[in-house]
Amino acid sequence: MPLKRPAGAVSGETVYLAVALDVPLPGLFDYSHDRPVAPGVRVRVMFGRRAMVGMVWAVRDVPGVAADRVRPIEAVLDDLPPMPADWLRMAEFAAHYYHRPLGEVLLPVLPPSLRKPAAYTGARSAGGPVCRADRRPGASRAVRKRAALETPVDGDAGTDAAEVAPPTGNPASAEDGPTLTDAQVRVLAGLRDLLAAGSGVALLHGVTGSGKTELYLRLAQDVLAAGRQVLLLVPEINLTPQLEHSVRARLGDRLAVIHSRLSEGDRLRAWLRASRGQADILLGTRLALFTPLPRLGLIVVDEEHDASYKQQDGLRYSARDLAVWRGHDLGIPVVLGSATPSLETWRHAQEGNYRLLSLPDRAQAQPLPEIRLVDTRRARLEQGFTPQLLDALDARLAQGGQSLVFINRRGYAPVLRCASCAWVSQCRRCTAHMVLHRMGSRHVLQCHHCGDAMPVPRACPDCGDPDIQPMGRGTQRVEEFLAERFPGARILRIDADATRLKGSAEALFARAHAGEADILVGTQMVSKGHDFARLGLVGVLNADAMLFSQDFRAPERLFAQLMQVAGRAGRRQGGAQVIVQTDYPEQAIYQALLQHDYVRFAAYALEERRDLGLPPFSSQALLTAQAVRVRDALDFLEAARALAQSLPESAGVRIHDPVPLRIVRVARVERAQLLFESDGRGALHRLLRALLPCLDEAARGAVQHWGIEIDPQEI
DNA sequence: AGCACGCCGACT
DNA sequence: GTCGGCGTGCTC
Repeated sequence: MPLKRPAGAVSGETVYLAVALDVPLPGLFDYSHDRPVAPGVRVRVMFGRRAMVGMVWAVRDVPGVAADRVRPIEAVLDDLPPMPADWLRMAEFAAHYYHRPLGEVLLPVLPPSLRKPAAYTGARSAGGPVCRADRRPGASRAVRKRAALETPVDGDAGTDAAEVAPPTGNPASAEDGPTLTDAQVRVLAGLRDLLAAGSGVALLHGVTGSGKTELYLRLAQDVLAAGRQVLLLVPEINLTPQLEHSVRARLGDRLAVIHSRLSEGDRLRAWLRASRGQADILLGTRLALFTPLPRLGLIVVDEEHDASYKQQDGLRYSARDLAVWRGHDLGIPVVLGSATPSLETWRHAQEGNYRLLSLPDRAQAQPLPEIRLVDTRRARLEQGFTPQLLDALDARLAQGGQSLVFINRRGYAPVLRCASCAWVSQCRRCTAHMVLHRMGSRHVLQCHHCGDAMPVPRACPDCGDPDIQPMGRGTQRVEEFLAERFPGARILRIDADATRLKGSAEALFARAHAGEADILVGTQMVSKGHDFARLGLVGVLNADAMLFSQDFRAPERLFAQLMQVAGRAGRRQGGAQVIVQTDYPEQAIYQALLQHDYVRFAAYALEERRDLGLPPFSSQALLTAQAVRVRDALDFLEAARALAQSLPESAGVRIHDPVPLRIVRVARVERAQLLFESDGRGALHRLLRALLPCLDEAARGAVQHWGIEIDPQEI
């Protein structure tokens, strides 16, 4: 559709627009146009044979390539004002820091309807909606229903004048909410100092139940009262219903929520309300960080240690690290909250780069649960349960309390094995076992890595022996055993399988909260965010599985996970108990857990990291390669290593040996990696800057794919 | 990453 | 005789 140019616009002079496109090619692409277009404006261009949405990055007088290769812009998408300068700066930083082309940052972080060529309505210049999804309330039943709950979208949304709507009405008074404890009052004063100072990072360290959320809300009220916006990041979406409810109740309706499971239309509407300044609070997962917020005054990153802040595909960014960058860039405060901060963050606090604010106790004076380590080497186990844990479950049942059995392994049994030969349920496409799952009354084998599934063989495929046995146990087998062992008890399993259907997670959690279960069986998804009123006992099975992982971060993750799951117990009443079954009770990590002592754990873990020169005492980058045969991936990495060592920039960078991944083959693709490490950030990035452009050449041939991951979280 | 073009096997 | 396999090459 041809665009009407505003009357009086200068035209006729050919200019060249450097456009960022979401393609894995370095650099920008020049297109011609008859007048300059501001950076941050979306355009539709032909790229090869396809139409794409790109974003103007710069205007040039002369094209960077031969003039006969330059094509004209198809259309300037004028449905939105240019992306703001601070947003462009953050994207530029992310592209540079993570060594990816600009277009791979600028476009994927937009709501999907803003990056599809077909979604542009072309109607804004006539005062119409942005895209098809940007309709007024009343346009659809869903929107009408929502309109009853939310502030309606401003009728003038299409005009620039309304882009940065000032706040209307008064946010709830800062005196609302429960009375604060002395510790909360002290910490709130510290947070307000930070706010008054204008910028800086605070680490809010407080155990589960110590009232961090209440302090976020108080601080947000201050920021809102000053006419600024608040960005509140949370790790995962099953946390947000509860938090969304309390934020809405305390801070009012000018709230927008953004996460990846929203429909396209809802996500666009939330994004538009936040970026137009019509929402004062944006609550969301990592991708919400990339929402333009014209009056942003505070960023809060809740559970800052959580691994889901790191994107694991595409641009592998850390939303927590970028949040700190954005806060610094804007000169606004950032609050990181956690009961078990990442060691990176903890070190910043120790060094005084971040202000450390601690809430040592639970807010409502319940004591922390008593933690017991039960030595499984000396116990007679019944289906993986020690007598001590079974007795404790019995006792809780007798009192009418709720218990949680935590086992971080879903399915019925992790592997099936033949009793008379060496056959095991190996996946055809991966170097991993297929996991036995119960589906209703039947069982199936399922690969957790590639998703392949097959029926359970009636007899061993190799030797024909019908005696094939499930080995080990997952949540389903535990659930089955508990149902036999405690016939009167109501048992509820909560894991990724039980919550697969949309909305079923909410339903299951609602039943657990309503006390409709005596024993919950769950994976880590129950350990986050939920506050079960009657939960008095937590039993942890199979914690040791994480203890001896190759990954140097495994102890940190295990400790955080155990602290988190232990924190589920006794949030509303005392006398709670946690039983951790382990073969290694003497391990330092368990000893620190006994005391609920994060500080001790962190001191010990940091000392070890310092001795070994590991993060946060060094910076890392991981070069990954995929090929049909792992040999080819390793050869490529070896070539990359030789190339790197030949560069002068390799000075001060430790380059490890290329190694196959622990699970070398997934879906018939074999993977290997090469670790780069240096004491300072600068040297590492300088080497990568010189090395990466040469690697496409080295990868020609058998390597299917290669990539670089900065600050890898799993090695 | 797409999406072409480009040369060799089993099908209407 | 073509439909189609995915090898390699290009995209401002």
